[in-house]
Amino acid sequence: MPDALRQFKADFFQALAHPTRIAIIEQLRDGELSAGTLIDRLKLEQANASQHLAVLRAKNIVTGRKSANQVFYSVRHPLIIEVLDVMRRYFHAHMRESVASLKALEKAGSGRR
Amino acid sequence: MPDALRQFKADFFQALAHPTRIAIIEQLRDGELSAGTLIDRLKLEQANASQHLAVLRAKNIVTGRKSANQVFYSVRHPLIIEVLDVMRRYFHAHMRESVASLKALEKAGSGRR
DNA sequence: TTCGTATATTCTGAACATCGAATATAGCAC
DNA sequence: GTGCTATATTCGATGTTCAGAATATACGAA
Repeated sequence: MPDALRQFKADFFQALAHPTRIAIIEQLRDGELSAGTLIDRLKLEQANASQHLAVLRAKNIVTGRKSANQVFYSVRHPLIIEVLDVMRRYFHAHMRESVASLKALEKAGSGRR
Repeated sequence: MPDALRQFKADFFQALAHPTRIAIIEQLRDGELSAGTLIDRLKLEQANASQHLAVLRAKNIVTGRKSANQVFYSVRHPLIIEVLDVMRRYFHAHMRESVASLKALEKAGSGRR
């Protein structure tokens, strides 16, 4: 794989590598929302929200549509939502694994005493 | 969504947010490889490779199987490969978009002169 | 035990990310 | 124009990530 492609992917992951930005994208899953609505729903500082939105904009993950003095944000491509969906499945699989190994530990512990 | 889940996702993305770590995972797509093989194929510094592998291990993205004095790494869950596959599709879609907007610019430019 | 190979860890300095506070800009109403 | 609301940007402090150098550990062979 060319290095540029790896860098592109890394940049994309970097842009998603923050709980607030993930929360923003999941809020936008069902359609556009104004910056103000995002701030209210996620209980963010105004400046902080704007910074995170700037990161998402810079990586073309999100676009802003200006209307009067509001800006309505939306996710630019459905595949971004799909990435998060796969992540959700991965999280569940990961949880199942963790629970399974905890149970195995319990069993080993009770057998040993 | 609970905050723990968002943090989990963010941590996962953070772990993938480096070109070298993406390269490592793509090398492991078809099965396990020793640390040394990864170092050779990706032309990495030994210490640097080990640090990146440590990051991937810490997030349970990769496991190491020790055999004699080598360590064979493999991706812990197929869904991780799937995330990268969706990313690849996203990348292609993104490229198409960029090419399209470049063409639009050219057209506008030639029309204007 | 000592040697050699494979891998991991620790340290240091540079680069980058994050936050909140303050400030700036843009658009509408008056 | 002034004032108000929504959003963006800049600044400074603090923390995190990175690469490479040096060092440490684990293992098998002799």
